Amino acid sequence: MTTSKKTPSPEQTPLEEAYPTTVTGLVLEERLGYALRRAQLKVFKHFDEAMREHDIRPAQFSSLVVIEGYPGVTQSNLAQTLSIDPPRVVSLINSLEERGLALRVRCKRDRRSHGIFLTKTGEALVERLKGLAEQSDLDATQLLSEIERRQLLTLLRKVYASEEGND
Amino acid sequence: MTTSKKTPSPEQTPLEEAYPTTVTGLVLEERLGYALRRAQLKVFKHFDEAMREHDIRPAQFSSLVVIEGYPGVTQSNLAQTLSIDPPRVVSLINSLEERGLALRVRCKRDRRSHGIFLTKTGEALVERLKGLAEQSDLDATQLLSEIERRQLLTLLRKVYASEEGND
DNA sequence: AAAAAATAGTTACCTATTATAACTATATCT
DNA sequence: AGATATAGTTATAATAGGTAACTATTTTTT
Repeated sequence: MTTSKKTPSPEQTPLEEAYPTTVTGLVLEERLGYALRRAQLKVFKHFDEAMREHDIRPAQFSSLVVIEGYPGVTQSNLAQTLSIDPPRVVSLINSLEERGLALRVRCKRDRRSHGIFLTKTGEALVERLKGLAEQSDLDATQLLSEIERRQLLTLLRKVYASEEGND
Repeated sequence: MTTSKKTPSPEQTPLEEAYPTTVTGLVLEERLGYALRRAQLKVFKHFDEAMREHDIRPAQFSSLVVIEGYPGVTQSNLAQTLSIDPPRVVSLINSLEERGLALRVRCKRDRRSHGIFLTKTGEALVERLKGLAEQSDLDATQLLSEIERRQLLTLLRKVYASEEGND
């Protein structure tokens, strides 16, 4: 507080002996956010690989699955459910519609909103994709026992369950 | 296979009764990648909030912590350790250097590489940030007991431990 | 020792993701 | 009817992240 302005610690040893090329995270490994990000990176990489053949992105997959479970779901429903904002839903559904996987049906009762439905092609594809996704999860978590995998899932859900600050 | 070309399922009920504004993910909730993403979103949101005052991004925090643990670490070390690519490290260290938190010291033995060190300001800040990050993790996982939090961390590490495909 | 190959860091560029603001059309409220 | 709210859309911008090509150095090969 009293001495220097930028305090550049000039007496540092300029790297006499080098560290091994990969060092461990130390304190970092204790950080939940870091662990989550790393784990997600890995799981998503496997997912991408599994979906590459069908050129499906994670958000597209999620949308397809929700639409399958709730035929006629509206775009605002989707936005809420997936915690993404409306403009994102637009381009998402556009991409699905262009590929003939889903379609918008203007709602009779409230002509502002669109119900979204899967086409037959979409239905067939999502069935296939769910299998691939399942397998991709298993691949990505080889080191986990079935019990651990379930534990992990339960804990993760518990983390994001309370979306208090999800404004 | 025999009838239509795009199969737009025209006989669908155009959303007679609407779904509640937020529907549950169903199958989606069973997907590890989805749960990971949602949990990460929440944890990162808390982190952002905690760091806002200091205007520190997750990657900057991670870098600071690693540099603190390994003074004189090189940029390639960092890239390896954090699984990010070299150009990203450049801008990361630039931002830290511009703010007087870290500095590059050209290595005497191999003048191609830079050892990275924290300034006194950087050291002071990272100490403060670690406390904030710790608290932010706790806030983000209120619903978890201390045991569950440790379990979660262990499981996550186990997931990303084997970075076979991290080419 | 000179030439070739490899390495650390940098720069320039390009793409995908995600957020923000403003607009339209319908619907609801008073 | 007029004001207000809502569903969806468009346009736009900020950002993360990733690739390719370049410079400076070091190491390897001959």
